[in-house]
Amino acid sequence: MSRVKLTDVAKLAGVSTKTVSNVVHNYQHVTPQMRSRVQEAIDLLGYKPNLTARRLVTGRTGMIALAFPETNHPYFSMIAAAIVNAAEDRGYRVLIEQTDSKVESEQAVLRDREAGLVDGVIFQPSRVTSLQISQLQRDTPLVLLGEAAIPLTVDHVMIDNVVAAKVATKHLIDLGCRRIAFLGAVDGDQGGATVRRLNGYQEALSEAGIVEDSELVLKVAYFAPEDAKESLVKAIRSGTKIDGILCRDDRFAVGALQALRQLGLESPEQVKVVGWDNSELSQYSNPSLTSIAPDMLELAKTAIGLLVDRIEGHKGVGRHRIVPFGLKIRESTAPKS
Amino acid sequence: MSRVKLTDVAKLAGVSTKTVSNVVHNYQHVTPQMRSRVQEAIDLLGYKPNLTARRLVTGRTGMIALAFPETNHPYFSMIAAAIVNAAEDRGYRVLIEQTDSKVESEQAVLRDREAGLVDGVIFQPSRVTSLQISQLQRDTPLVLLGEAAIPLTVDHVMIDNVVAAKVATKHLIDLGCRRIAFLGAVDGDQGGATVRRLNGYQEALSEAGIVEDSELVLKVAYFAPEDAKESLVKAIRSGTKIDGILCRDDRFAVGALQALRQLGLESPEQVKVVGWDNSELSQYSNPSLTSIAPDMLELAKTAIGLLVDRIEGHKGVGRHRIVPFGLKIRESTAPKS
DNA sequence: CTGAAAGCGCTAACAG
DNA sequence: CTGTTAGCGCTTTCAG
Repeated sequence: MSRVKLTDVAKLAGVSTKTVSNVVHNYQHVTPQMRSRVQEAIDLLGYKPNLTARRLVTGRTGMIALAFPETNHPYFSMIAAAIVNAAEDRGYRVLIEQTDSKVESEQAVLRDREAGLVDGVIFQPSRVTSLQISQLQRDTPLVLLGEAAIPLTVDHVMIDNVVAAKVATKHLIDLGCRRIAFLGAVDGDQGGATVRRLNGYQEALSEAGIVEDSELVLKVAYFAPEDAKESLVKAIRSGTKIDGILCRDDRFAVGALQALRQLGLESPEQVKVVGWDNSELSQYSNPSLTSIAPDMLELAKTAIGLLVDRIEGHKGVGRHRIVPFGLKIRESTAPKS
Repeated sequence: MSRVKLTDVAKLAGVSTKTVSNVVHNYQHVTPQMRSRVQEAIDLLGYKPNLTARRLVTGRTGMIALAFPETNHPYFSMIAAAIVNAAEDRGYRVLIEQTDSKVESEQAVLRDREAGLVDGVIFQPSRVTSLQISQLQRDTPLVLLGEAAIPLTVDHVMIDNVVAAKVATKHLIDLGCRRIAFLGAVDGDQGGATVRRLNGYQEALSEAGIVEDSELVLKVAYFAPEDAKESLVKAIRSGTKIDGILCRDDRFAVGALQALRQLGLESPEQVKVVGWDNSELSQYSNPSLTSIAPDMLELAKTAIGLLVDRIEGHKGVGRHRIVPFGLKIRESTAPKS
């Protein structure tokens, strides 16, 4: 906490606080000699403005909160990095909030836990429903990420999961796969992401004239690679034939790779695998993983853009933005070189 | 920004602001009927205290900044998660600051860029030197992480890198390795971490009576897996025999694994590999990686503890804390099961 | 146990 | 172009 304040500088320079404020804020209409005199006093005293006081009067904090399930997750740490950068470009700083996917924490984010702390919130829900979100009235601007809940009334940014899943599935089909598994549906995950990806998967199959087999839609106990691995091992052991796998995310894909290894199956030769998120995990696994790659930069820029609009007073209905994605092809669907 | 303020509540409840403040803060000496009357008004109006105003008068923000090179890095995202949790336990929230390992950004963190914004700063330097840190006088409490710079005057938390490197190296020696490489020394990295790890590696070798071979200390261009891979490939191609590798971090270890694969060498059979950080990368690689596992919980708890001490007024010389680590043994140094 | 009043440090009308 | 002054919303002595 800086001890020296605006009035101290004003006193030393023999001017009013307004003048000091003017030079601190780089206002144009200040005579050069005045400016340099004041600047001298500032440097001499080592004056630093008290941000809190400034905020109280301006009403702006210059901070936004980023709330998501967990920091230590390949996808979310990618998001965090991108958002922090995008926010910086717009002159904002980022407060990180972990919800641990707990309903109470998510609701705390939604109701204005941050009131007066941040100018706006970017939130990737996981448990809370669209209804709950739209019912809670809040005065801090909010932008939603992901596909778990998409209330029409709130600004929202995501990639088109159905299309992405179709692209990924089609990639497997084009490579000759005919027994493509979806890994996987998580118990109690009513979030929209998995469902959308599953839909895309099914659409791609049906468009290719491949008949669906419900055995190929694997259930997974929870979001850990171990669970995915277990599920896949069980399926294959029980006789389900699989030559391609579309995974819900890279963690599941890594679990799939482990399962294949344990079963003595080669990837990509015997089973081709596609992950999702294009996280470090997919880049550095063995084999490296083909993965759906959301355009994180665009995602972050768009989200921050929408939020800043709102902060600056934009009113109106929820805006919904789709950002592009790519399919990053790696060893798990390509012959080894 | 909440529109309704303390005075509104006071007016509605027909009491003074002090009384409202008392119930908001759960002070003991308030008659139950008073309390419930005020609470009613609060609920009715949907009053939420303005944090900024509170701060201005208390001088405390309830926030700490966590500054480190990059959010999207397996080790730092682990740290972030741990710190966020530890901070929460002590009633603080965390502002994330990315320095991108740039000297200017690091210096900005050091001089009180955050003055009045946060109560304290936890900082993992990478470029800035001990001297620079101790020279800059600052009034916001600071706790340093890592081994890059360790000025005696500042609180500091780390694991004992020399000992950890010795343990890891000894593990390889015990497994029968005699040609153990260190991967690697990064150009222009005057940070202490690598040097300390290298020292521990050398000590372990010498204690085991293994004569050092400078060819085995590999240079790496930068901190990416690709660079580590390239370095290792080159070394082995040029005829250097290697049967074990101690890697500076998990990213390098992943690069090592890629190199071995490219060269047709099996791990752990032909070359055993030890990583560092125990990040997700080591857990899910193939083979999974034995890795030095710093006790992140303890690290975070200790750092937050020291910082909170300072915030609460602790004066005195820099305190230096060593937190424990383990060696998590995985496939890369164990026979496959 | 509760009320009145004095600021926290800064900004921004409004005058001059 | 610069000075005066009234708050931003809250906490907190100090009386009552």
